[in-house]
Amino acid sequence: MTETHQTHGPAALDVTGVVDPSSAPSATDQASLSELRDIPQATVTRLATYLRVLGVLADRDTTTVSSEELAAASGVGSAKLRKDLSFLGPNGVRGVGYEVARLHARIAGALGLDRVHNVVLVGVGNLGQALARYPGFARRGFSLVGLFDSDPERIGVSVGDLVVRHVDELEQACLELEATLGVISTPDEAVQEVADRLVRAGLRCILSFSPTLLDVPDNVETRQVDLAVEMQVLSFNGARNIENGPSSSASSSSNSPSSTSPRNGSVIAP
Amino acid sequence: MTETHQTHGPAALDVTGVVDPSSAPSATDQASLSELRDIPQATVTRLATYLRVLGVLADRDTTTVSSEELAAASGVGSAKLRKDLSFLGPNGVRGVGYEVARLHARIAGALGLDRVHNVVLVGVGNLGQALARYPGFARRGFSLVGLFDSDPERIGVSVGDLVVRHVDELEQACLELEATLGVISTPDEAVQEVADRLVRAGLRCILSFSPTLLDVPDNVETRQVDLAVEMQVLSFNGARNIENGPSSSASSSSNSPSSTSPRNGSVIAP
DNA sequence: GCGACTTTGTGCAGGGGTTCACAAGCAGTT
DNA sequence: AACTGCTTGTGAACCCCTGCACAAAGTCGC
Repeated sequence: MTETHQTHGPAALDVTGVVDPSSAPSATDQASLSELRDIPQATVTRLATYLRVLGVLADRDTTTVSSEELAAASGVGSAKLRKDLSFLGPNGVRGVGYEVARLHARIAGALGLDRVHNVVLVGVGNLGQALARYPGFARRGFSLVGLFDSDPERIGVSVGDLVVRHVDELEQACLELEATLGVISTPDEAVQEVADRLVRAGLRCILSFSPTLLDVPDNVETRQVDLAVEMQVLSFNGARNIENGPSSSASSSSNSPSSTSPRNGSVIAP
Repeated sequence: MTETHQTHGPAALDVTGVVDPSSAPSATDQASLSELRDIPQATVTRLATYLRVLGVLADRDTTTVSSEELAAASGVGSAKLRKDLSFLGPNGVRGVGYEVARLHARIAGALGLDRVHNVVLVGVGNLGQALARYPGFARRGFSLVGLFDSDPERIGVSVGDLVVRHVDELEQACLELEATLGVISTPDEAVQEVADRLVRAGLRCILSFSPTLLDVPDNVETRQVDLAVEMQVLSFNGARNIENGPSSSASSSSNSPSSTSPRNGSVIAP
């Protein structure tokens, strides 16, 4: 159902015609710019999770969802979810729940995902190729626009629908492609140099898969994924669980086979 | 007190004679079993980072390191590092610093990494192959012992020095291979079924690269890496940094708060 | 129109984690 | 031997986050 009330939606339906046409900051955009500083870090991470779950719900034409359901599908407590959402202002209707499409748009706007981000990837080895073919990027607001490597054997090779270019073209290409986010999946030795190039090209967000620490200016945000660290923490927590004994642990399992299924039996079950 | 021998290997090649071969509860192992419940979650994650940095330092024959140096190389504050280490008991010498080899062994013991963990990987697609060839696993205490997939075209293919087996053999093979950790890099639809199999095989640690939430018993520890979430959080933090203005950004990245070292101390700079 | 039910949004208490600042302790020097 | 300089380990305040419990606000049935 696409019935549009006179809600303060985007500038799509202009009846007055007097509205400034070009920039026209919509309500969501305006709010995101003014509020994003107040959102706690832990909440931001979970908002991204809620966004994914809401996307799945939207694909199933689910129109509304309660905090209890959404929380269970996201693996968190319902109170925490409501508090997280409260940082974005009122989003739901009491007694009913949240409108899936509206909440999805609200979170996406707050996270700056209402516009697509162009991503360049440097280092097209095993991991880089896997990332380049990963379908989740395009589905979640990111568009891969450039692949780069320094190995002559890889230059010119097609991966997905892109052709690998030499890393010397990186700075120039970032400007042309209007890239806003860089992913580094090179060997450890080359990571810092690639990061320097990305910074020189004006990129302010860098995701690295190398465990080495990046040295970048303060206004550049970095994030690294270290697979070995993940496994080490996992292994330790597993040992702790066993030590603790499986007596009472409030794990985050979404299993709720209660008979209360008026509309939807399983909320998220791909 | 285990004195510092000059052996590089983890254990098992000492000539000291009478050592219980099976469990050999050294001081480190004993301590880890009694203390691991008290270590905060955030500290555990950072301990894994310290361990990696210490490994690099050891490769360079660095014998001692101060908390300031190790903290800078790890991207944290020195006070936080000292508090983290304090959960393992006294580890350093006042006025001098930490002995690299000794601290490395201490952390590895506390994290349960003094013995190698056997890992099975399910889903040998693009990402799975990249993981299978990732050299960081073996270097950091994990041994990949089995690859599995359901695609008939992939069965029998060699990846690295392993041969892909059918996922139907998973439960049996996990027991034979004495696997303790499972990695899932299958498409989203198959993740839950694979997780169920791993649980039936007795695995208690599962690392998933799918964004879907796993439903597992309480005594099974799971951890998931969602690349899109990482990028979304990164993008948001970048926008927040810009909004904040580059004047006074107390970012959560590797920015050293003290004004003494504008550059990286080059302790770790490959 | 009104009462009952459902669900959101939030104030508040409690815990966990971070940071500061300093006492405690060791090495080298006088 | 005592002093100086340096570094670890830690007590304590502070801040962020979490979870509970409940009022506010809407819908449904009559």
